Amino acid sequence: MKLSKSFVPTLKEVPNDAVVASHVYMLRSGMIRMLSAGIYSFLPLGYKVIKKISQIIREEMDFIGGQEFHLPGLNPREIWEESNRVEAFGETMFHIKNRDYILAPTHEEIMTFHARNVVKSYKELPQIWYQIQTKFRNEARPRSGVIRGRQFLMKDSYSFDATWEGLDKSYELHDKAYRRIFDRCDLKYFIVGASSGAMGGTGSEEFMVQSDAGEDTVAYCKSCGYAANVEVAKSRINSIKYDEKSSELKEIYTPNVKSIDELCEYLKINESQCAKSRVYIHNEKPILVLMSGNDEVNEVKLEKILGGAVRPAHTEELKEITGADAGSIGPIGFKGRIISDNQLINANNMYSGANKNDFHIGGIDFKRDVIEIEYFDLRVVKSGEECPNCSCKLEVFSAIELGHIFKLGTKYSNSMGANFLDESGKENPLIMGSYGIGVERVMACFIEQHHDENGIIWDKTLAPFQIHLIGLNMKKQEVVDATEKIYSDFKTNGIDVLFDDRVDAQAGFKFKDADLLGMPIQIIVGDKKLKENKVEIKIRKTNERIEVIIDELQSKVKDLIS
RNA sequence: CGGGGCGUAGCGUAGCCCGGUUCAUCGCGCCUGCUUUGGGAGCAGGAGGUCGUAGGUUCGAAUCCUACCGCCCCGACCA
Repeated sequence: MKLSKSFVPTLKEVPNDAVVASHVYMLRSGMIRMLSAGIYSFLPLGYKVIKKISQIIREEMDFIGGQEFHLPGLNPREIWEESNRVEAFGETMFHIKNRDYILAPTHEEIMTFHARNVVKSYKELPQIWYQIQTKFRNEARPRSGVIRGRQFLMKDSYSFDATWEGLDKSYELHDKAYRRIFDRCDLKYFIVGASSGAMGGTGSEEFMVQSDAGEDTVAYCKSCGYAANVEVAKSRINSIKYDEKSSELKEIYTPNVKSIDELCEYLKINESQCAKSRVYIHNEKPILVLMSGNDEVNEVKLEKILGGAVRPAHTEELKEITGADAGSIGPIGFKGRIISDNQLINANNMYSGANKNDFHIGGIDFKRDVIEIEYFDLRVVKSGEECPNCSCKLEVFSAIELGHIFKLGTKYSNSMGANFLDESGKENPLIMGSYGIGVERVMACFIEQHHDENGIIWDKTLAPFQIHLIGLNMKKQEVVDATEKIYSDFKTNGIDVLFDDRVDAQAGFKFKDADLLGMPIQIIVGDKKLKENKVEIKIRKTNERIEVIIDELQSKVKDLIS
């Protein structure tokens, strides 16, 4: 493809709206443009990458016996009423105003619709059906470019089995296919599994990529692969040790001391000697939650324990409930349920608020002084703590969800009446699985992981072109002749080349564009080297430069990209 | 949906606090001509704007006020 005739609008400056690297480079390299918040157009260069990713997905899906569909994005609302998901999706679902249609946010219902009354015998099972289609979700806050959009491309597949063992097998096949897909795309990913509780339920794995642009926070152990959403992650941590002697309770005057840090500073004590108090409201009743030092309360864990929604008490409520403002609240004299993090089991000689402004209490012995206390794991796991499985250090970071495989069971087949006849002639609901991959996310994550300060660094698998051919001074006939010859030779050899044949662009300008676009191999043709019958190869990734005799160029490049 | 920020040419911006002959600035990009061609060229000339939209205050509004729209960030939400 000749750059002089192509629509590749590169940008020299960083657009105002872009923050994360993948978004910046996708815009700057002329691969995407925004139409509206969370809605992007793919320009020719970007679409080439999407097609490459789709092709890899297609190959691996076909390999496990998947059959590709193409389903409508526009769906009658009544099908979605069958599974009660119009209500479940709520505001996230787009509704068409002048006809009773919705824009599909996923396709469980439609696949189930096609399966019911058609797939009727166990002899026809299992089936794996997939598609690569645009999904629509009315996201409250689209963000990070293509990573969270209101319209996005998803590979979604659905398995139908006659038995639960069959579902396990279909799930297993997807697990392997997903690993191959992401490996082929050269992504560094990890898997958050149901074993670590992220999704609950019987079987589900999320394929995640570490990224500051991510929306989930996960705890990950490099050594054993333990990975869990921080909402449920556990860590091994020693509880506070019990001193041999418990001292007496004593009230201490602590003017203007609010935070744990201030308390430690004022009393010259250690964080681990403090019990932090947070008041939550659950079922309209106050609950005091005690944490060690500066540990954060994990509200998801708390809700699981209490069995329902919680919210932190408002400032005004605190005074009413405890008689003190935040910063002076504590277990001694608190009227209501008191629960504490496991860290504080039977701790003694602790300091906490006195439920009286400007006072704290020291010498608290949880066993002696806080009789009806209950202990649970309530902490938010922190980086550097020990992995619950193997005792190595956990890392906590944000991550992007690339793919998700999920054992659905009979949720949709039951509600929509998709049944088959088993060997004994008995009618049973189809046992289903659903499996998704965010196609644009694969692209964005690749860029997040493969770029430098100059631009993208494509790998040959996903690169829109293998070669970026640069004619330095296209006003010199010898450069034109040489580059045109090289260009057509590559085309003859079936190698995809982007040819920067622009006449008026300066050398530096072309170099910068080439680094920005990031094709794996640059071939630089200038009149000086041409006199020696040579051109230069630059490897984008390593910055390595190789001089080659023109006659050897084709075979040299073949070696490099094989 | 809450909090914060922003909206001036294709992109990035100055001016806004303190309204008025600096009032529409500058850089990049674009067009024409000449020169230049190994890391984002030089000179000369040129095109491009309802200052997000609508009201209001005022003799006078990019500037002050109100509402709305759009975008970004944080949070809430996220089968």
